[in-house]
Amino acid sequence: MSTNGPYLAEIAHLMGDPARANMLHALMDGRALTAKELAFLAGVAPQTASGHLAKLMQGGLLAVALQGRHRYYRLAGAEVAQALEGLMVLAGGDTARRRLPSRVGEELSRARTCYDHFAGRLGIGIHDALVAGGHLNIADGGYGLTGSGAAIFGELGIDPARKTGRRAGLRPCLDWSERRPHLAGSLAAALACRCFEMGWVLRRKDSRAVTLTEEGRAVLAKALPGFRCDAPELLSPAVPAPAPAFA
Amino acid sequence: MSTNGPYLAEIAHLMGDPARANMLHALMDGRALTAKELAFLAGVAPQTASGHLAKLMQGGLLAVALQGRHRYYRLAGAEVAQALEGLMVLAGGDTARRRLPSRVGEELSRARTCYDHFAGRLGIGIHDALVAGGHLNIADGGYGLTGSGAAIFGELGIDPARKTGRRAGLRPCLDWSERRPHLAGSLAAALACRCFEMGWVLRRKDSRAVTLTEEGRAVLAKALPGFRCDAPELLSPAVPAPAPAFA
DNA sequence: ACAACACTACGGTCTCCGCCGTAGCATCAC
DNA sequence: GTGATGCTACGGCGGAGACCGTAGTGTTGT
Repeated sequence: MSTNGPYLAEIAHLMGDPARANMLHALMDGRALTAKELAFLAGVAPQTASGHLAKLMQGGLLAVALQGRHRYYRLAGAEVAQALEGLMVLAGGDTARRRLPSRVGEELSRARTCYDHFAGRLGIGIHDALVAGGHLNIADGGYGLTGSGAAIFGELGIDPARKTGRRAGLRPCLDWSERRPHLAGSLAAALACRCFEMGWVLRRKDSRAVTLTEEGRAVLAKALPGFRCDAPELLSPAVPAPAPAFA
Repeated sequence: MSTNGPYLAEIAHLMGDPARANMLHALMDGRALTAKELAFLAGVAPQTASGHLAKLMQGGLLAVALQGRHRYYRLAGAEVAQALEGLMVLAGGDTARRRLPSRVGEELSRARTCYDHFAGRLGIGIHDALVAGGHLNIADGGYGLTGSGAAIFGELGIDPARKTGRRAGLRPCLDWSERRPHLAGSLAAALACRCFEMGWVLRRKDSRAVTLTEEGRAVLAKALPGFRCDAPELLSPAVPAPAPAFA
């Protein structure tokens, strides 16, 4: 018997209830939601959701921010999101085998957020372009930026030296839909944040799926020479033109 | 509602039972065990274990090899091991916070197998030495070997060009005990296999913990200049020759 | 102060499922 | 053949826990 066989079961048990899994899944985009919203998304009454949230808190999977009469729940950290992604690699494999790709599935595979950074073919495209251009090297505990890589981040308006806390600036994260790595870490989060801020990428309502705008394509193509911005699999059918707003 | 919220819960539910979690945990060293052995390790009767194993099979987490009247169960693939490691990062964090380091925990943190490759401080030491020496670069979907890196693997008796299947030759894998990456992938598996074959590393009975022998230290120190083979945290109290003991 | 709202605490019901008993099927030893 | 062994199938027991109704606490707004 080893140290944490039982603990493994505890954590997995917390994630193994459909209602709780729906809640965690809904929080994987890194946003914080209220107990009522999570109850609705999980399809249970608020009382039931309250109990689930208390259990998830005690298990260390969630963090809460009190704000007036609302309680905003969010994932406790990137490790939680990464553990969930690891499970989704398995769950997604099953899905691919026995399900036809649905429309929402296709949108998620194209571009989505993964906790606080980009995933899907968008995230992989960025990763691959940086790799192909020689802008990344291997640093202590993750990826590092070469001089040219730092220049690219600077051009996009991100300070490449900024690292929040002990977290690695850049590291690979296995993508559950494509089974290839995309970029995670504080710099990847900063890139995503910047893209939302500048309107290069738009959030989708009620989904982790996101949309790359025309402007975003232009900016990324300019900054990242190898980025295959014209690849049809990155073009959204919904927001092609100069963006007619869309909440 | 997205594609695989429910599937996530199915997989997590399978891992969330103590008996099943113990079984999966016991299989994380990549070996195949019989139903009876797994029943003993999980602490349940063979009939109960049989039911659990059937469920894990149906969930795609296990594979089985029939051999005479024995059925050898093993993890279905490296993705399963990686998902379990992801959960152990969370479970291990809790352990570290509320438990004193036990003797078996210390042994596992020092050196162990993770499915088919080395983890713990041994695995991290190998990773860091290769990184520091500039023997790794970033390749499509994982790490690649530079010329000097390929020479090192060749010197150790491993064909660096060999890649089994579509699996990446080398990729980072987050270590649950140290929270830093070690090397996974088919080349990392080949390295571990070679080390066992040549007696550079010894398997521990009834545990994923392993021991670096004196000869292994010498070989790795010669092949990997930056490898901190003298670091006290890698010396085992059991096998070292001069050995001032420690524990 | 009063009502509306977000959330939590407690209690009862009911379903699920982990557990092992016995029994049955295959393989190995002799 | 006979018996022993490894494993699985089925059935009944029992406990854990998911669910919601009711009730209570704290906050916001008028």
